[in-house]
Amino acid sequence: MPLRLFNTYSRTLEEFHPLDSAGREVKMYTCGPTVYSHAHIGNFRAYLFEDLLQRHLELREFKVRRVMNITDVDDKTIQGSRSAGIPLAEFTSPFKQAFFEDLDTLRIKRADSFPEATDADQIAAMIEMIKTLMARDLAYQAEDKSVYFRINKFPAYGRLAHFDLSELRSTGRVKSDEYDKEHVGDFALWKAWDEEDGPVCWESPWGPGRPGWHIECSAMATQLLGEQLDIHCGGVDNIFPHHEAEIAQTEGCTGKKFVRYWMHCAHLMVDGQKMSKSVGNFYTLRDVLAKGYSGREVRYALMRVHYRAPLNFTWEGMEESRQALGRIDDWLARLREKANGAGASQSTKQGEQFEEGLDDDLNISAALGFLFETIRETNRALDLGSLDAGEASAWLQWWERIDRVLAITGKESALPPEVAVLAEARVQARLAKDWRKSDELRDELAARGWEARDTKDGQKITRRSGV
RNA sequence: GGCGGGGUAGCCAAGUGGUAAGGUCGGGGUCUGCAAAACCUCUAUUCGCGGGUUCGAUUCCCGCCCCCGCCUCCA
Repeated sequence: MPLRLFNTYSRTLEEFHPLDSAGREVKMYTCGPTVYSHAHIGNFRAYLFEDLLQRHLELREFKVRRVMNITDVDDKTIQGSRSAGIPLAEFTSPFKQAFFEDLDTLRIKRADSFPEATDADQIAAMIEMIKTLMARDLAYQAEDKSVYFRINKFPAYGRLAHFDLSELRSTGRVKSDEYDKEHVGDFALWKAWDEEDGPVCWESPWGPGRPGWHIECSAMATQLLGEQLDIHCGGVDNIFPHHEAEIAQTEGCTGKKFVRYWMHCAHLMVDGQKMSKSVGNFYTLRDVLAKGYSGREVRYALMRVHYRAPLNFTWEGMEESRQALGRIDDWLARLREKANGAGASQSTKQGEQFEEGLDDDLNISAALGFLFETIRETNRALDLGSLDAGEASAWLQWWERIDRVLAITGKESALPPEVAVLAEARVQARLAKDWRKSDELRDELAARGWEARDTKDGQKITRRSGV
């Protein structure tokens, strides 16, 4: 079964074939965070979707080269540094660091590079692109000294979003500078310096200022990945104007098709509304961790719903995820015990349905459905004693393969000494048939996050709801 | 108004022109000193509403309703 992905540009499912079919290299660009505060879990939903995509492509033996930008200069970062009374770089630095920590917590693979908007090389690349656009009459400098893209000169503008330019109307959410522009839809390539920018500015052929947000991605993508990308991702809210602008700028410079597959992820919702900083209805990863959930639990919770469907974030959903992961943990523990180091006795071809689910535009629900069916069936066989060590080993091998995509295996943590003491005391209490003491010790263990189970092979101690 | 996404059991969520995966919660059972885990079992005569096509539609077509998003901050 071929790998099929939904392309926003065509609004259809398309078979995926990278430009470099022989080398199997996939060039992937993903819009990253603006580091003016901590990213919220809605942002991470998008990054998790991209991680799932990258990991699945890699499972299918593609070599992914991925770039994610870090926007460290814009209105909000400047405003933040001003109100904090510190230089821009000093203001954004802790948020950059926190972002990378959060990626690790969520087990999101690092991109090959994370270019920053304020890199001198990147600024230079942006200025070069703007020069080209000016030379081609696709851009102009307005009376306010800023440079704008002239969308009327780019007929394809609006094609990605399926917008009719004459229908564009201002929502009034952004400071209106319409009087300086030829068309309301013209967007800034270079923002002329003004007082509010303080010391933040770069020299350019059009005077001091800073780059517009959209040009940043065009410059970084083409510089680091080339003029044509295989996949470009982001949240649906990036479709317009951001990605539309990227197409216009990049293709305006190169004359080549910029992106072959556009992929967008639906929003994370809270109480039926889009999670967003401006509404204030957001949770950062740290907020969720503070409630006692682990990174992999958040990972699972945000990943288990198809990326194109809106996902409502609830604590109930977090609890469901915790339970589901516990089920997987226990299953793996049983398999490991059964396999006991034996070699795999059968091919893992039996598990192909999982990967085929993902081939279908990352249908994670179908894939997980198959996983849980497999868990039930193998558990039943273990109960009946009809699953041998070699088979258990084969299923473990299968798990290792699919977990390259899921990345949700729990870490096996060693028993802390005081827990081991309690556990041993409980074993003794049970030998003495002192049920009362045994139950007390079970409660004590539970209070420390460890669960005691009595099986026919004796007491088992398991970490509950952990990392 | 334009352009999209979604509406399937308490909650989350797959799916197919032929009669509804899976997760979670809850009830019952096996096991257990009691539990836990695991397994078994029950929980949508029904897939937003109304038409149409069809032997048959949740799935195709038409119309409508509701929710969410985008229409120059936004993942």
